Amino acid sequence: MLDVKKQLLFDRQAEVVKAVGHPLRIAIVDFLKDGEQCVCDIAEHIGSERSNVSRHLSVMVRAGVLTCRKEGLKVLYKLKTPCILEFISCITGVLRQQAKENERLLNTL
Amino acid sequence: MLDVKKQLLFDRQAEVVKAVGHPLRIAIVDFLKDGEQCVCDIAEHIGSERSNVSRHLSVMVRAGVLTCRKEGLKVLYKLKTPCILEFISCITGVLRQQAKENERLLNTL
DNA sequence: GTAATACGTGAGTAAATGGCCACATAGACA
DNA sequence: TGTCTATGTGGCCATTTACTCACGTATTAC
Repeated sequence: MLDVKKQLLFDRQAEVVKAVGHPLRIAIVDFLKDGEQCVCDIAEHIGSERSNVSRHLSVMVRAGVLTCRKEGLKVLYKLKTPCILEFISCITGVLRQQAKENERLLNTL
Repeated sequence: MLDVKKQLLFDRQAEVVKAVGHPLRIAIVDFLKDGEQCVCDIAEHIGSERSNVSRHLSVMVRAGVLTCRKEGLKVLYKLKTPCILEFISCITGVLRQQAKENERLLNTL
């Protein structure tokens, strides 16, 4: 059985993972890879309501994936650690492998 | 605005991420890092219902995170790609950074 | 002071998720 | 044959999540 310490760790890890596990949030992370952006520009780029984007952003800030700073009227968000980008490319690796398998499967038909 | 191709990619990526974004599922991935295991042993190690574990496993298989094979009565699950382990250590990096910040914050009190 | 802009948040709702129970299936074995 | 074990799945319910709308706040400009 899992000990309590490990369970807490898994809980915290899951929080971070969940914070990235949404199409819009991945799109945001992808958009932020080149530098910080304000909410309005993110919302426009993503093509979603500002209020909605704001919520997604606060989820990721709470999880420690993003940070933000105020500058005049705007609030600028950026990736807290480049690690998240590796994270995403890990996922792309999984998808690539799936694609390869599907291709192999098709070739046997 | 995002083009359709990118949106589809983000959708698929989010599916994979979501498949790992749960404390029990991270615990399962962690348990499987040393090799394949059957459902009953996973359930016992995790401390959860077999039916529940079975569902979590199928989610991860569908997402391409795990594979399984039958052997007699048992079904053995294993990690499909070691990439997922890097993925988890990325997350641990995020948590480590958070911990560091909290410590720094405490020191200013 | 007012107006305009950027942002966050409460309320309400619809959908997804997770967990538990009961049952069905499949293989091993006597 | 019947029984036991390991697994998967349908049904149901409680909780969480995501989205939209409306409103409140904060900062800038006039």
